[in-house]
Amino acid sequence: MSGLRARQKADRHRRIIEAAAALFREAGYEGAKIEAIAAQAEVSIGTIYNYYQNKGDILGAIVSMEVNEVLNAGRGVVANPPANVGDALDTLIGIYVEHSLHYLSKEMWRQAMAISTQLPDSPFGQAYTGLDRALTEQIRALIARLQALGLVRRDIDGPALGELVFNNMNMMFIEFVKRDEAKIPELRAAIRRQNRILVAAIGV
Amino acid sequence: MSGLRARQKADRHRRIIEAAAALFREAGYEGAKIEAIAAQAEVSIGTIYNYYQNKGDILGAIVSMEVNEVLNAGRGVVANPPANVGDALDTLIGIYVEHSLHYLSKEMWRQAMAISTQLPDSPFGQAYTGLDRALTEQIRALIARLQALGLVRRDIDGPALGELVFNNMNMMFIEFVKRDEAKIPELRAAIRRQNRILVAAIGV
DNA sequence: TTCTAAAATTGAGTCAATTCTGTTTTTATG
DNA sequence: CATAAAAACAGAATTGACTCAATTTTAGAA
Repeated sequence: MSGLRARQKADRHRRIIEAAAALFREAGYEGAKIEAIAAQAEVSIGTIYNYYQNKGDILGAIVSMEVNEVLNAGRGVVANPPANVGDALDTLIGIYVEHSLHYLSKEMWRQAMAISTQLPDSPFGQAYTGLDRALTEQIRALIARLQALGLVRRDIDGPALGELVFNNMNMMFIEFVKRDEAKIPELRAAIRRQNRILVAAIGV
Repeated sequence: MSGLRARQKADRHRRIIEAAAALFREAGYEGAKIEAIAAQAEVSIGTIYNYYQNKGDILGAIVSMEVNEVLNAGRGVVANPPANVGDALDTLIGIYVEHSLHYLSKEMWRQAMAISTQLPDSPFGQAYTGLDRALTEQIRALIARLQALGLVRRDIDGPALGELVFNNMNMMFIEFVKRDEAKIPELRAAIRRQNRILVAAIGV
């Protein structure tokens, strides 16, 4: 009762994702034809659509893995933040940003973001919203931690601040992936400059 | 020498936009087939593609009109802002948000935003980035005005603050259009709550 | 008015995502 | 170990955005 069907299913999922990831990387999202992904994964076109509702969902599965890694890496910072509000935010955001292009190219990010706003109710659209929320929650957790440590004023509206910080960072990241020539250090510097206003306001 | 060719051109542009706007409204963006737009505008498919590079650019032309109206409406607030930082921001943002669904449905906004991140170098992608920048500049202008009026501390980094306010608002707006059931008053209240943190920090 | 080059229009054809329907494989049951 | 129902698979057919070569229209010179 080991479930032959379940095993085959997991295997096919993996093969499809691996084939798609390789082809997205080589040929870009648009350039990676479903037919080619199917061939490389050794399944038929129909099977791909049995596993994923549409091409975007395949990319979605890859993006989710990436963001979950980022969330994991962020936990360390929340547990043990630098003893300075500006550095704490910068460190967490640094992890997000630096990790972001590990597996995903800017083009893949653009596609993923586009799909998530175009089809917010598709499986990936909902997953993406969930990931954004998780990132927001992590920033909120960091702020709560800093408040507990006495580094941020207790009367600050932590949840709203967390959302503000996330929204600004996310928008900056969107603009960043839209411009191929934009560089990570400049992105980080720009976000730091914006956060400086907040840091000055909320520090004890 | 009134330019027959130029007149016909303008007329066809108008007919295409009107047909598209009507069909987008009736059938949604995806539901509005190019063939149907062409038929309603009484031109051929090829002609549409002579005027616009792709379907997204047609939507882009409509979005641009809408945002330009919003920018115009915003000028009054910048010229004559309420004598209170929180109200000033809220009034300007209120204009943006309240106008936003006049001509464009949430679905159209979703498509427009998706296209602008998917194809940042297409005519519409670049135009959309320009519109975002114009909105950012208007918020910056308001902040500069408030600084000149002595309502905002002079030592505040105005440009960075303007970008922060815009980015947060824009991200909130994106989430707003992604959820059909989200309501404008709640959106405005959430943004006000976030801005309250800033207002407290920057007021004289 | 007539003619020619440039500009614009046309719609049949191409391409790739997605759907659909018949077939095969797996599972569970007697 | 048959066997029927359920699940998964395959790939041909459909669909709709976009292209392109042929045709038509316009501008303006002779």
